[in-house]
Amino acid sequence: MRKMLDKEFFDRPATAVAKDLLGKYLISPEGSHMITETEAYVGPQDKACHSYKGRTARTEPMYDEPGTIYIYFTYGMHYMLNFVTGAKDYPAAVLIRGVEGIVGPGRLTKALQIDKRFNHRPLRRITGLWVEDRGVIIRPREVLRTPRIGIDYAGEWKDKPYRFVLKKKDGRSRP
DNA sequence: ACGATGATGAAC
DNA sequence: TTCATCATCGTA
Repeated sequence: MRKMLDKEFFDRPATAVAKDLLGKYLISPEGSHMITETEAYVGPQDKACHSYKGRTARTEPMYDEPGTIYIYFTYGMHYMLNFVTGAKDYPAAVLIRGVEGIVGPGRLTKALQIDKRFNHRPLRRITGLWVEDRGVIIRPREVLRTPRIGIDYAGEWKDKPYRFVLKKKDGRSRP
C-alpha cells in the first residue's frame, strides 16, 4: 500500500492532521522518511500561529489550498517545513519537527535540503516533495502529546497540547 | 548558557 | 530606516 496524501487529507483541523501525519512518509529528493514529530498551528486565533498577526507576504501560503507547503526562514539560519491545513483562506498549518533518524525542524530541512524553493507549492510528485501513506498503523498509546516547543510568548496558547510525538519502539512491550 | 545570523513586522 | 524578535542549533 502506497497512497499519496491528497488535498482531502489536509482539509481538516490542524490538530487532526498533525496527529495523523505520524507514521506517514515524507518523500523528498533525499529519500523517504517516516514522520515522527509534528505540531499544529490551528488558525488566526492561535497566538503562536504566524497568521495571528494577519495576512502578510510571509504567511500568504497559509491562505492557500490545504496541502500547500509553507516554508519560512528563522533565527537567520533555519528553514521550517509546514503543511497548510483546513479550507482555503483559513490560515492554519502543521510544522514537521522530526522524521525517523532526524530530530528537530531545522536539522530536518538541512538534511533533506528543503528550502524556499518549495515554499507555496503543492505537496505533489511534480514538486519533488510529497507525503505517502504506506500502511503503517499508529495506536493511540504510541502517541505522546505535549505543549509546543519555543512559543513561550503565546500566552494562554502556550500550554495547549498541540505537539504530537511518535514514541520509539523499545521492544519491551513485545512478547 | 550563549552566540550565530538574517528575514520579518512594527515602530518611528 | 531602525529595532526587537524569532515555531533553532551547535558549542561551552
